[in-house]
Amino acid sequence: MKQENFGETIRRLREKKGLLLRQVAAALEIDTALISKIERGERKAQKEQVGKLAELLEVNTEELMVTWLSDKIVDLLEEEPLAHKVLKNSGKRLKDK
Amino acid sequence: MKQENFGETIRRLREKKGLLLRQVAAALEIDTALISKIERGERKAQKEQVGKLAELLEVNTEELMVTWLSDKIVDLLEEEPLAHKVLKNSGKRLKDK
DNA sequence: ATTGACTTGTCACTAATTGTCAAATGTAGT
DNA sequence: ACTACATTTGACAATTAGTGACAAGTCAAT
Repeated sequence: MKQENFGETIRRLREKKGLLLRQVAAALEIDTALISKIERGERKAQKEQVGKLAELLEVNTEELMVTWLSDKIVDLLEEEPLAHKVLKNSGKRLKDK
Repeated sequence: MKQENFGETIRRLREKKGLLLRQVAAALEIDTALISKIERGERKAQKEQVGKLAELLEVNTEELMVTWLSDKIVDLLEEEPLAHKVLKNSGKRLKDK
């Protein structure tokens, strides 16, 4: 099945909980416009905000962090024909550390 | 075997060809100090410079590009306990595009 | 002690990111 | 259509990260 990106994930979770953007924004102490942009992928959340979101949305912080980090990698590689090789190589290098 | 990072790779190739930093710097039209930092991983090369380096060092551009991109991912994930999960998730997402 | 290769620290400049605000758009309900 | 509220958009300011140059430094060989 198709994997969700970070914005889609937090939007789905927010709606499931019946929260408004304004409420999430208040909890993170940012402007409503910004969380709107984050949900639509126009801006990236900061790492600290991912933790706050996980708590607010009552999901596992690590799961959400995986999606958030994964967004960065997809950004980096989506235009790269070599993406698969890069991931393989990175995996090796991260292992033998 | 242990995987080389970008800096180690270009240093090894440069030394194999008997080139001086100053010569590589001239070819890339940058300061010698900068290429020194790139080899030691203190700075990152730009994408354009990777191409020039591959040509100068007579290696496959794509191979070098893989190492260079991989550096970025290692940077992003090396302090992350979740690295493996992130790579797996990213792989999936890059596939079903 | 001079030379040549490389390294290090600092600074200036630029580019990218993050955030806010105000205005615009969308969506129900009356 | 009018209101009220939620969300989005665009423009801009503020912050932060990246890029590169320069000058001074170390190190090894002679």
